[in-house]
Amino acid sequence: MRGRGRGPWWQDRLQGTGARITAPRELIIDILHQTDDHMSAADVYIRAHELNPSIGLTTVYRTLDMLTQLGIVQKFDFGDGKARYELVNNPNGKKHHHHLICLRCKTIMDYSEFLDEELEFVKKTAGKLSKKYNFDIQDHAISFYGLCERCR
Amino acid sequence: MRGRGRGPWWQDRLQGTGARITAPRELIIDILHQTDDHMSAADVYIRAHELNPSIGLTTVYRTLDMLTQLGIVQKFDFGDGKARYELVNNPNGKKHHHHLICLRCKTIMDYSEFLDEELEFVKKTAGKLSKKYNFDIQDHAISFYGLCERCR
DNA sequence: TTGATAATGAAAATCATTTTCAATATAGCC
DNA sequence: GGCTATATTGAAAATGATTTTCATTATCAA
Repeated sequence: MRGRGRGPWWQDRLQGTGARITAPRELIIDILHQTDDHMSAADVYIRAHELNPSIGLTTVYRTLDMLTQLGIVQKFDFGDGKARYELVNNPNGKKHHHHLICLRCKTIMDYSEFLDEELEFVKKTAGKLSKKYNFDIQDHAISFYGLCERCR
Repeated sequence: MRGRGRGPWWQDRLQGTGARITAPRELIIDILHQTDDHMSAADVYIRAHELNPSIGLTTVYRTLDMLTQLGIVQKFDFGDGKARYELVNNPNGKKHHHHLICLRCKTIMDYSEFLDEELEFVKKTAGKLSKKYNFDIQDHAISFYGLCERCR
């Protein structure tokens, strides 16, 4: 462990902002840690509620929001009307990846292969865009849409 | 003009599916044609209503949906809770482009430069993904997130 | 012109997300 | 370990986008 070394890696991040370590927050981060899914707030709530029925949906939304602000979680919109959340790249988290989205069954798959080509392309393009539009580029997302194995 | 040559390019596309050409549909397509904005359904409704107050919001949603199904319009989700619509690449429409999204003011900018590098990268990556995941890739989206000129 | 039926608009219903607010829990301090 | 200021919580209500329902209207092939 790093930082103040008092608890899991993310606790230092929270405390650094004056935020408190609470049971709901621990639970929600745990849940995100234990899945590879692209969970909606409702998904997280259902799982959280199984483990601790006193947790409210409001808290789930608030926590996911806070974690997103802190950069611990990334929020995605795949076009089905609900936001999805994933732990961001970090010592214990998932690595950089993008998505394959099935237009028919709406399944979302991660892929993290071929990132070398991507890096090259992104670096080149981001640099040019940044210069041309005076835009401070901090992140990017690449999604491929089509039909998955079962739907094609 | 092409096809049955009776009216604007898109009318053939509609009629091909048995759909009827109606005043609201003409108006909504016109509105999308006349803007470079990334309009939400409400935006389209407001403009449509100015031009023809008898049009209802429901019809706007239904029409945008239908046009999306037909591939005449593309629907985007930039994460601010409302979907946005754009005419797709076509003889009279905009050309292939991607987006720069400001994390602070939520402004969305199009860019269509540097597509040669993109094409190369996308073709290579889509090919590999398609093979590896047995996924029939039909489209892709690339977005860069950061701070725009005014917000940085 | 007409008739079958696709399309429309208003209102109600749904669904995700946010706000409000009184009750509760945390962390720094003694 | 107890105490207190205040961050956090959960329930319920509010909001905002989108969808559904249904009776009325408009399109277009015959």
